[in-house]
Amino acid sequence: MDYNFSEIEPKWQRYWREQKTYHVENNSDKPHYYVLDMFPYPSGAGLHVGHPLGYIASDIYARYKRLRGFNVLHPMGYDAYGLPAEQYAIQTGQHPAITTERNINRYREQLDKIGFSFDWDREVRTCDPAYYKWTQWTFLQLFNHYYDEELQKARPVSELVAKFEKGDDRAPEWNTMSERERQELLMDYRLAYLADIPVNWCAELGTVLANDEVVNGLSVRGGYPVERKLMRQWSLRISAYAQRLVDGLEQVDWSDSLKEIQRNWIGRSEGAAVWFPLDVKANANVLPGAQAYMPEFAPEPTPSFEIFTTRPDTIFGVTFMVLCPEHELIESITTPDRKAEVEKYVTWAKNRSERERQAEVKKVSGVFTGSYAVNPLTEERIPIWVSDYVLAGYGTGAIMAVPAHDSRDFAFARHFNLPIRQVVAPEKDAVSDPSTWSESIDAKTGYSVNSGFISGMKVKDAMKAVIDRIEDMGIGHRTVNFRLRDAIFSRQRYWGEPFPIYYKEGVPYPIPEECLPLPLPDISEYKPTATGEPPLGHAEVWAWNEKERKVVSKSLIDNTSVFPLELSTMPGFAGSSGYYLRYMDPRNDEAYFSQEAVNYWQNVDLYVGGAEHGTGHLIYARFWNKFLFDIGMSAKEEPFQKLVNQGMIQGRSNFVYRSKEDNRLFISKNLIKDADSVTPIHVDINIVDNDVLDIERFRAWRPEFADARFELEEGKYICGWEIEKMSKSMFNVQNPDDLVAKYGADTLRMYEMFLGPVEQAKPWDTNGIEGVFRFFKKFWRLYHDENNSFCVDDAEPSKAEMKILHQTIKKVTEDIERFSFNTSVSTFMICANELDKLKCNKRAVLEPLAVLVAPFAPHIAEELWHLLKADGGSVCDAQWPLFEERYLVEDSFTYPVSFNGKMRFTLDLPATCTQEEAVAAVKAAPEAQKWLGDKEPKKIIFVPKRIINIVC
RNA sequence: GCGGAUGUGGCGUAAUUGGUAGCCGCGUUAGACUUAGGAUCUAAUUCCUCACGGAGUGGGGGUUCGAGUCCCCCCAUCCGCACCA
Repeated sequence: MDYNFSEIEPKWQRYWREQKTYHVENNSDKPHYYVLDMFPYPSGAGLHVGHPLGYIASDIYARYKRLRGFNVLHPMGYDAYGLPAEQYAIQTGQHPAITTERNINRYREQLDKIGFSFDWDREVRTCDPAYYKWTQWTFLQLFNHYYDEELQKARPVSELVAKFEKGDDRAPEWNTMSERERQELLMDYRLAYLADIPVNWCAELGTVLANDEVVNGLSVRGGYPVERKLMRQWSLRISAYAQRLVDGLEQVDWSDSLKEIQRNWIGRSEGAAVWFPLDVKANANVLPGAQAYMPEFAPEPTPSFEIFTTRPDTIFGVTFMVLCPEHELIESITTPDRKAEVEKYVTWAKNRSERERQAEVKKVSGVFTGSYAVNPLTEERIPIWVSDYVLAGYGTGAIMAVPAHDSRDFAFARHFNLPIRQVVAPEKDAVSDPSTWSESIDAKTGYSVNSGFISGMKVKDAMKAVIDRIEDMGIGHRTVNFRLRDAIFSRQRYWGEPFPIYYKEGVPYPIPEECLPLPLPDISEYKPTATGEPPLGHAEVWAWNEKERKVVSKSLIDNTSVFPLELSTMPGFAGSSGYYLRYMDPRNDEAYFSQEAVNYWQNVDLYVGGAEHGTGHLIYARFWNKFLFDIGMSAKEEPFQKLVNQGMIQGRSNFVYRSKEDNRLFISKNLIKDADSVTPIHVDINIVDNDVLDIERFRAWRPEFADARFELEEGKYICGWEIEKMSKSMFNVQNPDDLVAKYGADTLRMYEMFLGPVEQAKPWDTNGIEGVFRFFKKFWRLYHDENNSFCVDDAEPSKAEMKILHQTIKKVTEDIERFSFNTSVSTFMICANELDKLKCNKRAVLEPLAVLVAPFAPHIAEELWHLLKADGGSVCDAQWPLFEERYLVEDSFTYPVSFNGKMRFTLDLPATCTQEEAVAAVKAAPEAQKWLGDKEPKKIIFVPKRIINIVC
């Protein structure tokens, strides 16, 4: 073979390693550019062809930027803590560190074969103590800071304490409080805090999970059921940053869909908080319990409770109130005759699993408390119900129900036969009888009706008028609510970062920063302890000696100088939330990263990764970065300036069809008469080529197929195919190593790009890879003669040759700039085809061409570059060729000539041709007679260098 | 239900500002060279039609000399969220 990739590729990979070609310094006269990939979790299965898609795209961009004179930071590392390694440890007893290390080595081997330009000197691993020292450090900073609502930024807790000492409404009794009471109060402010909160408990995994780790009541990892449970857990007060997380989206260059996913997840909604007084006379006996709900500005103290609504304009349509089953008021307001029923409902509702609740969303359930509230604007008595369609975690866990204009309230009212009153109409007089409605009118448009002083107003104006009124009355105010919850930060697992926290009488205290990292201890068993403690409960040496400032044996715990350490570990997103900053200065032992480094690199210019991280990692990382920004660490408020989501690569499965009558007989796809007469069976895509089954390998594949017989079409067995997820069980996993071995890394890289736009999801189909491979053989031949000897000509290239080169420069440059790599590949193919036709082997064309192709196919480019310039150094440091317009200028243009908008023929005309000349030429053209005849054109459209259109 | 995206040959796709729809590649067909080829090269390949010609970018309407591209309505598929008041 002429183009010998298997010789070229290892050679240059070695050269790059030895020359440290991809090593990057933190200072340079060149402009800086930071290209980052989402680092992988090193799974035992290794890489499949879907993983490198984004890495290849970012590598092309990084290499391109470098060729354009940028100092490019392009690092890679591993998100090495995580559940699979630990699950494997539970099964085998193998330490997760060992399997993780093994998987990392395998990943590295696979990545190296593809020829990425990563600076491996900057590699980070989240499970490395030198790295997680800074994860723990950041946690301590979060613990020691609170969110100052006035300044809208994080400030040290010590400042808050100083305020409390001076006297503050938030802690009027601070100076008389005990240490324990003070610590408990501060927990309400710390950005990392310990609290009894309802968590997502997954019994199978033996741990709690964050909201983004649970989908439809099942864990994302493993798909195990998740229940709600009240537990004392560490959380991050990410909700404090909700507004800034929404606002920041305006400044970044991300896809609209991803921004929208984030906005939905944060779920900002504007509305009003309104206090509804209880009907005291009817409930005189419940007064004490309701005192806590007294409004601050009420004209006279009235027991009340607070609700949140986004539709204050519908307040005249309230016909009942609903409390969530967890609401504290329920106990005190339930009338004796309703007590048994309410208690039964509340118990039932609280014990339902998340999965049950979510599965039965459409089922209406609830119970009347027997008590009433008073509508503050109409002074009507309104019954108070309890139902689990009101959620404890959102707003105040209580709502005013307006069944005419809220579909959930509507369903509830219909089910329990409660009144429905229309207060909004699309037109002022379009009022109808709600009992005839099949659904509520939820739209925030139209006019208020039957609504006292706001009747006749547009919905928008009515909202404002009602809020103004309730603010005047002192019974409520304008407010904003967020759906985003605080992130649960404890995991009852082993393979994660230990918390640098110890406990004195149940009160958490931080380990001094200077003592970090607090290393993860070895344990004998990876399961929870017999008493139900997390796995770290098995660790023998796991207590903190406060005086000696070191970890000591648990047996020494005396709760005077030696204290127990926290047994939970941090979740996966702890280590991945700030890794991009650590790459800037990865070996720094004094700081997370130096100010010098962060001020040089600023933030990530281009981040490439999957859209599945939209509600998890990308929210956490933005929060993490904003916090570090507040405390003066990170240089920019947003971590990732531009973000590109690579589409998921799906698998393309192949099927054979087994006859139901004879289970040794397999029928070729197009011979099947009745689809029901055969059973489709997944077949390994590695024994199928272009949907043709390799019969011998099929027989050898599994014992039960050894004596298989076939009904063939034209001597071949044709398989069926379907697009499915790429997975082992479907036998459709394509391993990149196999393709690198068969075609080389350059072909794999180029083919992955050729598949289609990077952002688009697409099935993996090896059928086209031959075309790319042929291109490289052709490309190689441009630089070589029939005997495969390197052969370029120093002669002046022709005009046509220069035109092809510059067309290619222009197109490829523009394509890379807009991340359209698939079109660049076809441009290279066109270029090679044309130069081949012209038998062009001019140095002045081929040299720039080698540079152009280098970001895509670095190995062949490096080989050709060294053949072209014996002492030219690496092609990575060449100069990107510049496009010159003059090579594209032509004297003539081939005009498409249209009649009534339909293209009929083309006409070569001088580039400088005027409309008159063009029309004359068209009329003179013999083809025109057919379309024009004797008629005179009614109108002529002449667009220079575009088109001639004759209307007749 | 709400939000986002996408619909173009047998297949992956291209057409950047409204200007020759189908570039490039796969596959297929025919041919050349070959002992042979799953190597290489040449040609053809949207559909209907012998042809002339006609139709054609999910469907329907509109704007325009001209629409894959702009506007309105509808359909399908995929993704995200989902009792968030």
